Amino acid sequence: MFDSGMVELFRLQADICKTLSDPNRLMLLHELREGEKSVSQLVSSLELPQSNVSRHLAMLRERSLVETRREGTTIYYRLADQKIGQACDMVREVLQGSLARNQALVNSLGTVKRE
Amino acid sequence: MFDSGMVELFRLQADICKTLSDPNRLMLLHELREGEKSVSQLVSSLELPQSNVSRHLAMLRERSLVETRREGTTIYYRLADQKIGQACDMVREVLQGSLARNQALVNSLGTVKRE
DNA sequence: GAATTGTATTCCTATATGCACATATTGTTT
DNA sequence: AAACAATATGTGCATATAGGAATACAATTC
Repeated sequence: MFDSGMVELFRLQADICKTLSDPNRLMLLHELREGEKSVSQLVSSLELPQSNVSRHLAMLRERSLVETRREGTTIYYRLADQKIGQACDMVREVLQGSLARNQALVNSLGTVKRE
Repeated sequence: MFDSGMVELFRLQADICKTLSDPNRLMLLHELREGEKSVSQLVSSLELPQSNVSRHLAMLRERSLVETRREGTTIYYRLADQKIGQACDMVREVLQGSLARNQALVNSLGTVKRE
């Protein structure tokens, strides 16, 4: 049902999702939606060790989700594509739906208990 | 810069992305966009061991991305939310942009070689 | 060219993930 | 209740991932 080309596409799509599947990377992307920022700016925003931030940025770079610009010793990161923010927003909406359904479940359990 | 509530939200968002970060699960969701399907239908579409498919479906269930309906012994799965498909589409678009940028990079490298 | 600043990488460890195989559970049929 | 069909779960293994600490690299300044 899925030829090998399709499977390869899904593999790449999964790879993008995997890159988005870490809270710290999502926070980095969130910060970058406001505009380009240097590594040290991101370090102080996220309050994480610099090596940690740098590695996450490297992953985002390797997947071409962010691009860089050097100015002296400091390196500025920016989103490579507006759509990345939109994709994150869509995932947020999925999350809201998911949470709402879970909440509904919790409520119905509560109702049962009271009976 | 990020209070603990924000961090928790990003954690949950990352969790949704993680759920989407496996090619087999993406294929399952792709199939389900056409409408509800039984586990055995999905097994033959994906050509994977049944236990494997079942496990992936369980992950999708736990995150409230899919819902089920039982009819006799067979269980039908469906997307819990239209937005899930849209989120996948957005990720696809991000992927296309990413691939395009990589392709441009490859081309420019090729150009350099010929010089 | 040594010191300094900003950034990237390496090494190590703990934890998580996907898979195959076998087995368990649930519902149906006779 | 036994046999069967559809689905789910347990186990063990191989691999992947994130994190901290230390170190390396690059560009600037003195």
